[in-house]
Amino acid sequence: MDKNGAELDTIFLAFADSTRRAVLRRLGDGPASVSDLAAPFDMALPPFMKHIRTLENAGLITTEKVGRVRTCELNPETYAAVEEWLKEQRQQWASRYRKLDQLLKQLKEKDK
Amino acid sequence: MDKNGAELDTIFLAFADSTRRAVLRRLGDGPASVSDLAAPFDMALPPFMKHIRTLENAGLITTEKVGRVRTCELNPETYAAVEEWLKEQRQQWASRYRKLDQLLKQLKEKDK
DNA sequence: GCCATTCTTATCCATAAGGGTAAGTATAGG
DNA sequence: CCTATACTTACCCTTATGGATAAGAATGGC
Repeated sequence: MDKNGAELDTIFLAFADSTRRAVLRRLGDGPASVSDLAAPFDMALPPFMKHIRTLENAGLITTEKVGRVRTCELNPETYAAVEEWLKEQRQQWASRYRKLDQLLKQLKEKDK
Repeated sequence: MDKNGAELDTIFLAFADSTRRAVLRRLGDGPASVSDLAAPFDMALPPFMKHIRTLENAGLITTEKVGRVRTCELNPETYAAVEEWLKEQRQQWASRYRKLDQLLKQLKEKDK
Protein backbone atom coordinates (compact mmCIF):
# COMPACT_ATOMS: atom_id res chain seq x y z
CA MET A 1 0.00 0.00 0.00
CA ASP A 2 2.92 2.26 0.69
CA LYS A 3 3.98 4.25 -2.35
CA ASN A 4 7.68 4.51 -3.04
CA GLY A 5 9.47 7.68 -4.04
CA ALA A 6 9.26 7.16 -7.78
CA GLU A 7 5.48 6.81 -7.61
CA LEU A 8 5.13 10.00 -5.61
CA ASP A 9 7.39 11.72 -8.15
CA THR A 10 5.06 10.85 -11.01
CA ILE A 11 1.92 11.65 -9.02
CA PHE A 12 3.10 15.09 -7.94
CA LEU A 13 4.47 15.81 -11.39
CA ALA A 14 1.06 14.93 -12.83
CA PHE A 15 -0.52 17.46 -10.47
CA ALA A 16 2.00 20.14 -11.46
CA ASP A 17 0.14 21.25 -14.56
CA SER A 18 -3.05 23.27 -14.72
CA THR A 19 -4.40 21.43 -17.78
CA ARG A 20 -4.08 18.11 -16.01
CA ARG A 21 -5.59 19.47 -12.82
CA ALA A 22 -8.53 20.79 -14.84
CA VAL A 23 -8.99 17.35 -16.41
CA LEU A 24 -9.03 15.74 -12.99
CA ARG A 25 -11.59 18.25 -11.78
CA ARG A 26 -13.74 17.60 -14.83
CA LEU A 27 -13.52 13.85 -14.26
CA GLY A 28 -14.93 14.48 -10.81
CA ASP A 29 -18.25 14.93 -12.63
CA GLY A 30 -17.94 11.47 -14.10
CA PRO A 31 -16.19 9.55 -16.91
CA ALA A 32 -15.61 11.25 -20.25
CA SER A 33 -14.07 10.56 -23.63
CA VAL A 34 -10.70 11.99 -24.61
CA SER A 35 -12.17 14.39 -27.16
CA ASP A 36 -14.81 15.63 -24.70
CA LEU A 37 -12.07 16.25 -22.17
CA ALA A 38 -9.92 17.99 -24.77
CA ALA A 39 -12.68 20.28 -26.06
CA PRO A 40 -12.22 23.16 -23.56
CA PHE A 41 -8.50 23.44 -24.26
CA ASP A 42 -6.84 25.32 -27.07
CA MET A 43 -4.45 22.50 -27.76
CA ALA A 44 -3.94 19.89 -30.47
CA LEU A 45 -5.08 16.40 -29.65
CA PRO A 46 -1.70 14.61 -29.64
CA PRO A 47 -0.17 16.81 -26.92
CA PHE A 48 -3.43 16.59 -25.01
CA MET A 49 -3.24 12.81 -25.17
CA LYS A 50 0.18 13.06 -23.54
CA HIS A 51 -1.47 14.68 -20.54
CA ILE A 52 -3.95 11.83 -20.42
CA ARG A 53 -1.11 9.30 -20.52
CA THR A 54 0.71 11.19 -17.79
CA LEU A 55 -2.37 11.00 -15.57
CA GLU A 56 -2.82 7.33 -16.38
CA ASN A 57 0.85 6.48 -15.72
CA ALA A 58 0.56 8.23 -12.38
CA GLY A 59 -2.42 6.02 -11.58
CA LEU A 60 -4.70 9.03 -11.15
CA ILE A 61 -7.08 7.91 -13.89
CA THR A 62 -7.92 4.71 -15.71
CA THR A 63 -8.82 4.61 -19.40
CA GLU A 64 -10.51 2.06 -21.60
CA LYS A 65 -11.00 2.05 -25.32
CA VAL A 66 -14.29 0.77 -26.69
CA GLY A 67 -14.66 1.08 -30.43
CA ARG A 68 -13.14 4.39 -31.46
CA VAL A 69 -13.68 6.02 -28.10
CA ARG A 70 -11.29 6.02 -25.16
CA THR A 71 -13.14 6.73 -21.96
CA CYS A 72 -11.32 8.14 -18.95
CA GLU A 73 -12.30 7.79 -15.33
CA LEU A 74 -10.93 9.05 -12.04
CA ASN A 75 -9.05 6.57 -9.90
CA PRO A 76 -9.39 8.13 -6.45
CA GLU A 77 -7.31 5.42 -4.76
CA THR A 78 -4.07 7.00 -5.87
CA TYR A 79 -4.99 10.21 -4.08
CA ALA A 80 -4.63 8.22 -0.88
CA ALA A 81 -0.85 8.09 -1.41
CA VAL A 82 -0.77 11.88 -1.51
CA GLU A 83 -3.01 12.30 1.49
CA GLU A 84 -0.83 9.84 3.37
CA TRP A 85 2.33 11.74 2.54
CA LEU A 86 0.80 15.02 3.66
CA LYS A 87 -0.44 13.35 6.84
CA GLU A 88 3.06 12.11 7.64
CA GLN A 89 4.37 15.63 7.19
CA ARG A 90 1.79 17.05 9.59
CA GLN A 91 2.59 14.35 12.13
CA GLN A 92 6.25 15.26 11.82
CA TRP A 93 5.54 18.87 12.72
CA ALA A 94 3.25 17.74 15.48
CA SER A 95 5.96 15.56 17.02
CA ARG A 96 8.38 18.43 16.77
CA TYR A 97 6.06 20.79 18.58
CA ARG A 98 5.40 18.12 21.16
CA LYS A 99 9.14 17.81 21.76
CA LEU A 100 9.34 21.57 21.98
CA ASP A 101 6.54 21.56 24.51
CA GLN A 102 8.32 18.94 26.58
CA LEU A 103 11.55 20.87 26.43
CA LEU A 104 9.85 24.03 27.62
CA LYS A 105 8.17 22.13 30.42
CA GLN A 106 11.52 20.70 31.53
CA LEU A 107 13.02 24.16 31.58
CA LYS A 108 10.15 25.38 33.72
CA GLU A 109 10.72 22.48 36.11
CA LYS A 110 14.36 23.48 36.49
CA ASP A 111 13.28 27.00 37.31
CA LYS A 112 11.46 25.85 40.41
CA MET B 1 -5.85 33.09 0.42
CA ASP B 2 -6.81 31.27 -2.72
CA LYS B 3 -3.82 30.03 -4.65
CA ASN B 4 -3.89 30.47 -8.41
CA GLY B 5 -2.81 27.85 -10.90
CA ALA B 6 0.77 29.03 -11.25
CA GLU B 7 1.32 28.75 -7.51
CA LEU B 8 -0.04 25.22 -7.44
CA ASP B 9 2.21 24.38 -10.39
CA THR B 10 5.32 25.40 -8.48
CA ILE B 11 4.17 23.77 -5.24
CA PHE B 12 3.42 20.41 -6.84
CA LEU B 13 6.59 20.59 -8.91
CA ALA B 14 8.53 21.18 -5.71
CA PHE B 15 6.97 18.03 -4.24
CA ALA B 16 7.81 16.01 -7.35
CA ASP B 17 11.37 15.21 -6.32
CA SER B 18 12.48 12.79 -3.65
CA THR B 19 15.43 14.93 -2.55
CA ARG B 20 13.14 17.87 -1.90
CA ARG B 21 10.57 15.72 -0.13
CA ALA B 22 13.35 14.35 2.09
CA VAL B 23 14.43 17.90 2.91
CA LEU B 24 10.88 18.82 3.86
CA ARG B 25 10.63 15.76 6.06
CA ARG B 26 13.93 16.62 7.73
CA LEU B 27 12.74 20.18 8.33
CA GLY B 28 9.81 18.71 10.18
CA ASP B 29 12.32 18.09 13.00
CA GLY B 30 13.14 21.78 13.08
CA PRO B 31 15.22 24.42 11.26
CA ALA B 32 18.58 23.48 9.79
CA SER B 33 21.45 25.01 7.85
CA VAL B 34 21.91 24.34 4.13
CA SER B 35 25.05 22.24 4.66
CA ASP B 36 23.38 20.18 7.39
CA LEU B 37 20.46 19.54 5.08
CA ALA B 38 22.80 18.67 2.21
CA ALA B 39 24.97 16.26 4.22
CA PRO B 40 22.88 13.09 3.70
CA PHE B 41 22.83 13.53 -0.08
CA ASP B 42 25.50 12.47 -2.53
CA MET B 43 25.24 15.72 -4.43
CA ALA B 44 27.36 18.83 -4.89
CA LEU B 45 26.26 21.90 -2.99
CA PRO B 46 25.28 24.15 -5.92
CA PRO B 47 22.67 21.74 -7.33
CA PHE B 48 21.46 21.12 -3.80
CA MET B 49 21.02 24.84 -3.30
CA LYS B 50 18.77 24.84 -6.37
CA HIS B 51 16.46 22.44 -4.56
CA ILE B 52 16.42 24.79 -1.60
CA ARG B 53 15.56 27.71 -3.88
CA THR B 54 12.82 25.66 -5.52
CA LEU B 55 11.29 24.95 -2.12
CA GLU B 56 11.61 28.58 -1.14
CA ASN B 57 10.08 29.86 -4.39
CA ALA B 58 7.18 27.50 -3.87
CA GLY B 59 6.69 29.04 -0.42
CA LEU B 60 7.20 25.68 1.28
CA ILE B 61 10.16 26.90 3.31
CA THR B 62 11.62 30.19 4.42
CA THR B 63 15.35 30.84 4.68
CA GLU B 64 17.44 33.43 6.41
CA LYS B 65 21.12 34.07 6.25
CA VAL B 66 22.96 35.00 9.41
CA GLY B 67 26.70 35.31 9.05
CA ARG B 68 27.87 32.55 6.74
CA VAL B 69 25.00 30.27 7.55
CA ARG B 70 21.65 30.13 5.77
CA THR B 71 19.04 28.55 7.98
CA CYS B 72 15.96 26.92 6.49
CA GLU B 73 12.61 26.45 8.12
CA LEU B 74 9.34 24.83 7.13
CA ASN B 75 6.50 27.13 6.16
CA PRO B 76 3.47 24.91 6.81
CA GLU B 77 0.99 27.57 5.62
CA THR B 78 1.65 26.77 1.99
CA TYR B 79 0.60 23.17 2.56
CA ALA B 80 -2.87 24.55 3.15
CA ALA B 81 -3.17 25.36 -0.57
CA VAL B 82 -2.52 21.72 -1.39
CA GLU B 83 -4.89 20.41 1.23
CA GLU B 84 -7.53 22.77 -0.06
CA TRP B 85 -7.10 21.58 -3.63
CA LEU B 86 -7.35 17.94 -2.56
CA LYS B 87 -10.41 18.78 -0.49
CA GLU B 88 -12.10 20.35 -3.51
CA GLN B 89 -11.41 17.23 -5.51
CA ARG B 90 -12.95 15.01 -2.85
CA GLN B 91 -16.00 17.26 -2.67
CA GLN B 92 -16.30 16.99 -6.44
CA TRP B 93 -16.48 13.20 -6.27
CA ALA B 94 -18.84 13.44 -3.35
CA SER B 95 -21.24 15.65 -5.28
CA ARG B 96 -21.05 13.29 -8.20
CA TYR B 97 -21.92 10.32 -6.09
CA ARG B 98 -24.71 12.31 -4.50
CA LYS B 99 -26.10 13.05 -7.95
CA LEU B 100 -25.78 9.40 -8.81
CA ASP B 101 -27.65 8.50 -5.65
CA GLN B 102 -30.42 10.93 -6.54
CA LEU B 103 -30.63 9.56 -10.04
CA LEU B 104 -30.93 6.03 -8.77
CA LYS B 105 -33.59 7.08 -6.30
CA GLN B 106 -35.57 8.78 -9.08
CA LEU B 107 -35.41 5.64 -11.16
CA LYS B 108 -36.69 3.63 -8.22
CA GLU B 109 -39.56 6.09 -7.81
CA LYS B 110 -40.53 5.59 -11.45
CA ASP B 111 -40.53 1.85 -10.89
CA LYS B 112 -43.35 2.15 -8.38
C1' DG C 1 46.23 38.60 9.06
C1' DC C 2 45.52 33.99 7.53
C1' DC C 3 42.88 30.04 6.71
C1' DA C 4 38.98 27.06 6.81
C1' DT C 5 34.02 27.14 6.41
C1' DT C 6 29.76 28.20 4.11
C1' DC C 7 27.57 29.47 0.81
C1' DT C 8 27.20 31.89 -4.07
C1' DT C 9 27.78 32.79 -8.91
C1' DA C 10 28.73 31.38 -13.44
C1' DT C 11 28.75 28.03 -16.86
C1' DC C 12 27.92 23.67 -18.89
C1' DC C 13 25.58 19.28 -20.11
C1' DA C 14 22.01 15.57 -20.86
C1' DT C 15 17.46 14.50 -20.53
C1' DA C 16 12.63 15.31 -19.98
C1' DA C 17 8.47 18.17 -20.46
C1' DG C 18 5.10 20.71 -22.98
C1' DG C 19 3.85 22.25 -27.09
C1' DG C 20 3.34 21.79 -32.45
C1' DT C 21 2.42 19.26 -37.45
C1' DA C 22 1.63 15.51 -40.70
C1' DA C 23 0.03 11.42 -41.72
C1' DG C 24 -1.80 6.84 -40.36
C1' DT C 25 -5.33 3.42 -38.36
C1' DA C 26 -9.63 1.80 -37.02
C1' DT C 27 -14.49 1.98 -36.27
C1' DA C 28 -19.45 3.88 -36.84
C1' DG C 29 -22.88 5.45 -39.85
C1' DG C 30 -25.29 6.07 -44.17
C1' DC D 1 -18.18 0.83 -49.75
C1' DC D 2 -17.24 5.40 -48.61
C1' DT D 3 -16.65 8.99 -45.41
C1' DA D 4 -16.34 11.24 -41.09
C1' DT D 5 -14.90 10.51 -36.44
C1' DA D 6 -11.68 9.55 -32.81
C1' DC D 7 -7.82 8.65 -31.73
C1' DT D 8 -2.67 7.14 -32.68
C1' DT D 9 2.00 7.23 -34.31
C1' DA D 10 5.96 9.52 -35.68
C1' DC D 11 8.53 13.24 -35.77
C1' DC D 12 10.21 18.21 -34.52
C1' DC D 13 11.08 22.28 -31.64
C1' DT D 14 11.93 25.15 -27.43
C1' DT D 15 12.43 25.52 -22.70
C1' DA D 16 12.97 23.67 -18.08
C1' DT D 17 15.02 20.43 -14.86
C1' DG D 18 18.49 17.97 -12.36
C1' DG D 19 22.92 17.17 -12.22
C1' DA D 20 28.24 18.60 -12.64
C1' DT D 21 32.56 21.82 -12.10
C1' DA D 22 35.30 25.88 -11.20
C1' DA D 23 36.02 29.77 -9.04
C1' DG D 24 34.48 33.79 -6.19
C1' DA D 25 32.58 36.21 -1.94
C1' DA D 26 32.04 36.72 2.99
C1' DT D 27 32.43 35.37 7.71
C1' DG D 28 34.38 33.11 11.95
C1' DG D 29 38.25 31.28 14.57
C1' DC D 30 43.01 31.21 15.84
